[in-house]
Amino acid sequence: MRDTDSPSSSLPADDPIGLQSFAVLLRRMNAEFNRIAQEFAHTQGLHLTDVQALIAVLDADDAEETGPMTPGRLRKQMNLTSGAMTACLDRLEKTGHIRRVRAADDRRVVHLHYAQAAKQVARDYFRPLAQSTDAARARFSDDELHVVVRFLAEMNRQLTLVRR
Amino acid sequence: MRDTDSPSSSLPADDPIGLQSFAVLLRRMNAEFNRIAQEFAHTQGLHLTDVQALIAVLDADDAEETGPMTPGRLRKQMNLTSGAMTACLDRLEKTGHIRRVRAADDRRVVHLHYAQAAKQVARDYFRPLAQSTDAARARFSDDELHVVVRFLAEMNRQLTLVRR
DNA sequence: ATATAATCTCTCAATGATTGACATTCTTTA
DNA sequence: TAAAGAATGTCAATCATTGAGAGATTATAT
Repeated sequence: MRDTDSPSSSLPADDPIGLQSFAVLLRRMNAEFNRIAQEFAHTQGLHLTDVQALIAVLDADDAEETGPMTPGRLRKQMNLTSGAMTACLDRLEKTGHIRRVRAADDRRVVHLHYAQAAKQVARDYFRPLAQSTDAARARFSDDELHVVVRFLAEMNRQLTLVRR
Repeated sequence: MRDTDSPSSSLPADDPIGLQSFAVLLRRMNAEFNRIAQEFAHTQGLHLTDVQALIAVLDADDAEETGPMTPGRLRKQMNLTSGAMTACLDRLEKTGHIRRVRAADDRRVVHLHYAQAAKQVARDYFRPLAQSTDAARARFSDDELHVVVRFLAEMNRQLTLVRR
């Protein structure tokens, strides 16, 4: 039935912790997140791009270090051209998810803020994720959860170093 | 400077483990993964969709339980229409990443296999991720890593339940 | 057997997001 | 004050995606 491909025996013999497991588990989780984001975008009549941009605006608004998001910063962060960025922000603004505010100190730049509508939107979007997270959390002790948080933080630190 | 939005103080006072941390950390990791995938797709002259499809084909080819991927299954998994799926597979086949093989037992279905070129492609794609994972792993004991694996597996289990 | 329904993949015109070069507005530097 | 630089926006062309349907194959019922 299955034509014999080169037998890519994916699991080496000595793999107590699951060397492969990490990549597989992380990739699968990533795919699930993307699926949920995709579905949410669809129900809201938005695109995945729009939702990702919206989240970035939200996160930047929360993180005081960076200041509010700007089209230029978002453009670089999302690897979009200026035309696409403008169109994306137009959609988000037209649907009332974000506001564009000219900066007072440098009138070239535009500050992006999430509107009230976006708050509910984000809540809805993250509800299933939050529920899943809670359900998963419930099965671990505090000490174990501390380990997981440490690991996630460390992963993120490492991943941001992979900017070529 | 920052016009005072409703002060969404994101961190409740009592948050020993980081109730928020989980969502933030997971979202950020997701964004990093997507960025790497996006960049890789760009260097290969592919689209993010194509890369995601390629990975799905690869994973299915490894996981003997399900059998090789088919356009229909991939279509559902990726929430694409048939037209988009065909176009995506056309691109992947034309660039030599996958092969389409008519199934012998049911000649309506097509089996998708990754070509040799895709192997190298996948290796390149996952190299930085693997390196990051290894670097992160190195800072944890075996017991701790077991906890993380358990958590990731549990998260995936919970997330797949969020199929509405 | 034979027709009918169901399944799987693909085609194609229409839609619409993205690209890439350029324009516009504003700031900084010489 | 002029010129260079920076941030955002405009617009025609490009190309992925949609959505309805066709074609080919298998399953079901009469």
